[in-house]
Amino acid sequence: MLTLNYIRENKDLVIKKLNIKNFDASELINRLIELDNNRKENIKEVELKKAEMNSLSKQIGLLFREGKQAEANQAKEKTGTLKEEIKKYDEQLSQIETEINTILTQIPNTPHDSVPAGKSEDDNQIEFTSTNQIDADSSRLPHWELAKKYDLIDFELGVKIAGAGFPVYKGKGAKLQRALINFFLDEADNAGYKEVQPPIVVNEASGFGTGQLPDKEGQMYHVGEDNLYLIPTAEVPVTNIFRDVIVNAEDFPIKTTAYTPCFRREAGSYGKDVRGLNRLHQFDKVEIVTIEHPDKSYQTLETMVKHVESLLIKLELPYRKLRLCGGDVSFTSALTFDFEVFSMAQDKWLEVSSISNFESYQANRLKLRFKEKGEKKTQLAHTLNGSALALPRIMAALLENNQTDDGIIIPEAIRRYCGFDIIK
RNA sequence: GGAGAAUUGGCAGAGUGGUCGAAUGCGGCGGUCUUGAAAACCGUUGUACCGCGAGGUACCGGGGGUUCGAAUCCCUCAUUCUCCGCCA
Repeated sequence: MLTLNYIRENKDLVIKKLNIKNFDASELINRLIELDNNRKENIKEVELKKAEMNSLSKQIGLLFREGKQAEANQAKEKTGTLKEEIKKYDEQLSQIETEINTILTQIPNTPHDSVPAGKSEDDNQIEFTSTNQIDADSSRLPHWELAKKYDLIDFELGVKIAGAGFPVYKGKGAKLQRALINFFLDEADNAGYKEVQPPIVVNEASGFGTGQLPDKEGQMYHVGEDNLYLIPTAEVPVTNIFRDVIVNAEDFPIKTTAYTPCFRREAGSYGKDVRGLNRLHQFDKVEIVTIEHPDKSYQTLETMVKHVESLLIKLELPYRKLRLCGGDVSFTSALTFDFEVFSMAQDKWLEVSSISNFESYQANRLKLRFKEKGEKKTQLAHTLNGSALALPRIMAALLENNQTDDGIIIPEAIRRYCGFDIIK
């Protein structure tokens, strides 16, 4: 979330910026400032009374030790009303603070200046389209037919075991998955990201830290018995490694990568673009996360984008890069680039990566701070993450685009990972 | 799952009702000494909030309670360790 101080000091700017996200914050912010004024007043009052109480208690202690029972008991009587007043103020204060926090979590991150206005994904800016794009070709089979033809993925079997959106990968299909995961992890490792294997369930505090809770509660699978959530992305456990941490500025950038399965309920998205691998409840993804100094985060976003782009180039897939518009950039993000690959059989662009700079929005929730060398004061760090990459749609595009009369050709870059160069 | 013990500052560890935001040691930072380094010695060393400032308030695993006063007593939850059970 944004910090209260930042909102106070930049009220008009925040409102103006949030307009780009089609969010009208003026009412919330006015209420927020009013509440904050109350809060400060309240604090002044209670703390004064608490100071009084503390010194009174100290005196009572002294009197007792000196054996002046009568005086001590007299002083005790004074504390009664003071105590009640403190209790009253404390209750008010916690009420005010609860409301402040509720409002703060309802205000999205402000978009970066370069985010174009727009209502939906149709208004995203196409920044780059690779030259190897091949036109739609209706003679090609979509991946769900190829999956059946070569026995690579069994969607019905997944329905039997778990339900729709939980496919079973088989034979070379499974091997291809494993190859892609290893390829992506090795590439991330080579780019300096430290590999971790985090839990794939998280507690409430973690869900809140990265912004999935409270707003996206319905999108996550919830294990009620133990109050845990299945992760929708490795971003959640990986970024939460740094919750309540104060790092040294010299340690930036802190680069982490992880492969995890991801679980999404995708409530409400049935019926549209859900065929085959296009939208699943469980899928695999390699994620990259960077914790960075505020002065360098946009530079770092650029290098993360370049990293993802290099993967698509190595996989020889036609792709394009989009700068998300205000209507499509997520609640917590300041600037997001998407990568899409072209599916020739489906004649459609498929989103395979999303790379975002959250600036200090997540860091504030996480209490992720850093200290400049020699400085005493802490500041909020910036967090960034990106998919590098999500597997299913990559798989779909590889199968569809590389089909030939002889079989499906495996791109050079991953042959050594899967041990075969064609699927027949 | 059962029984017992524990949870204190970056780490180790003292503190069982007042003078405790907390001894001491280690580590970190600054300095003296040294050609330089080490050693030794001296100083310093948590976070957040309120306040122009002086200063004040809160935090000893989380939450609640008792008390004029809680790191210290009580309740509750969580976590860790030991033993037993189960087990990849």
